[in-house]
Amino acid sequence: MEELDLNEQQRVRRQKLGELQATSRDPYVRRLPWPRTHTAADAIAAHLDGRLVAEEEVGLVGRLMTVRIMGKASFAHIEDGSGRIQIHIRRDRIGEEVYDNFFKKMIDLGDFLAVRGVMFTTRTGEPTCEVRELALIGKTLNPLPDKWHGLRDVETRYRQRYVDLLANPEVREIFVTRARIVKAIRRYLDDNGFLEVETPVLQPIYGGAAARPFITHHNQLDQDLFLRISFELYLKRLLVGGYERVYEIGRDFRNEGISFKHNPEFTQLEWYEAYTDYHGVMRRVEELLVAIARELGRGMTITYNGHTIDLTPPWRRITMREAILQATGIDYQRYPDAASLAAAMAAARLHPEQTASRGKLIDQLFGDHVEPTLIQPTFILDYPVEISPLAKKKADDPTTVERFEYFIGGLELGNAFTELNDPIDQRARFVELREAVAGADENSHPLDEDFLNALCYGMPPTGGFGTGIDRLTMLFADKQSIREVILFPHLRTT
RNA sequence: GGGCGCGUAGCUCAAUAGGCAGAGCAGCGGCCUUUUAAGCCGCGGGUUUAGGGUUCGAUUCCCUACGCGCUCACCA
Repeated sequence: MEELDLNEQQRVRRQKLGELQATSRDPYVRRLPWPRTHTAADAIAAHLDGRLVAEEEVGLVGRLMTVRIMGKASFAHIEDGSGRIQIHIRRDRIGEEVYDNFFKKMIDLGDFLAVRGVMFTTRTGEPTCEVRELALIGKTLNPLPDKWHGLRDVETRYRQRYVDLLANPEVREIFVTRARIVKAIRRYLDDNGFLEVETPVLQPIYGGAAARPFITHHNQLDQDLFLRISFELYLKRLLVGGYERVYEIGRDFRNEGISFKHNPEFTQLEWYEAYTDYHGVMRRVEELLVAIARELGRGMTITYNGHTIDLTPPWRRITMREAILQATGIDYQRYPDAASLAAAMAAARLHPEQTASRGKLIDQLFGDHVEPTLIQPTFILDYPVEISPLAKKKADDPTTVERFEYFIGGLELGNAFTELNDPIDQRARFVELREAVAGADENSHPLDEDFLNALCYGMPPTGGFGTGIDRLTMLFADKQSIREVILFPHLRTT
């Protein structure tokens, strides 16, 4: 079966495996043959600090990554979770039989080894373990990628991320960065009185965003369920319930196109804070990004996509109206409907999309002419009401809501509102939205009556916020594709 | 879904106006006791993504399929 597809190198390794088993050496041991006293990094540090007494043995484990056999002695590097350490293997130390017939013949790059020996420093100054005893603790049957170039093929890197990770240390580093970002977020919110909660991933009605959902089914209940596209409507229920500050970090699922900044499932942070508005949220967002930068030890300056970005608060705040006016000379407030705005855009040779609504046209102006210029951290304030059904209207302008999105490095990172807590207005907005979607089947997306009922019990004045953890990781890891910051990004099955 | 590009040895990459498919690493055999992309000598390894077409001859040109990348569209 599978054996027929093996290449030469795989066959050689399997033959070695068989020979090891034939000589009753277990290639997949149950226990280490001697204790692991140090990680690679600890052994090097202990040696450099003089913490090891003379002839003190260290026990190390790791994957064999390089070998340089020079006759009767060899140098190699083994790698564990802490890094690499060089080992020196002398035939007169470990014995001719072991050196010639085991180490040289049976051990391959990629195998897991246990060694014990004494630390010394080589002529070139590298801390190295002089091996007194060597054992194979895990055999590897596939050859590793090129030791110098690593694994480059993008498709293989994503499909077989385990190979990418073992061959490319800088890829491992991305996911350390990602974990530290999440840790910094939790610490910031926990320290500021936010309660971490978990709300349903499987929802009978989806809402809180515009995306199309994934649909699944509960067999016993014989009920279709949606994978959530947002946490918003559930978290707001919790404010009705009396929690003042809540947050959730979790997975959202959106059945939309895949791109360098979209994966069908992605990790979202949302928080809701009672008794504040979107200005209060802005200050927190600034503080949060500073906290993340501190956790990563970066200072306030980061590099993204060749740009130097200064995270020092306060960030630029500009309304969408003003930003578009500056970029295009068009003040969309002067054009109260889609037709007049489209005419103004056409007059300015800005190619309006013919069938677009006014909100869409504004979005087009913004996306084409403003968004790409938002390199330094910027809050864009005050969005058209028709594309913001969950945000409170401006007191003096019912066509505009108190909403911001924030942008860094040209990336749209997150979204916030002064939350709409007027249940009558909320119902009206949901209805308007549904009517605006031409040809929509009402039954396919009924109003979330329970959410509206919750608002009728009273939600305090609230500022809410959502941001993509994946995109934040792209920013701080300086990666231009979301697939680089998701361990197992979605690909077509082959 | 549309457009453009890419797919060669285990890995990283070459190659041909259409004319025997190559290198480095890795593997195998040999030499080598302070190397670190170790070095030296020798050897093996390919359905050139898959299927079809044109041709005396296709990795190369054409068509189809599959996958990936970029991009557009979609994405309150």
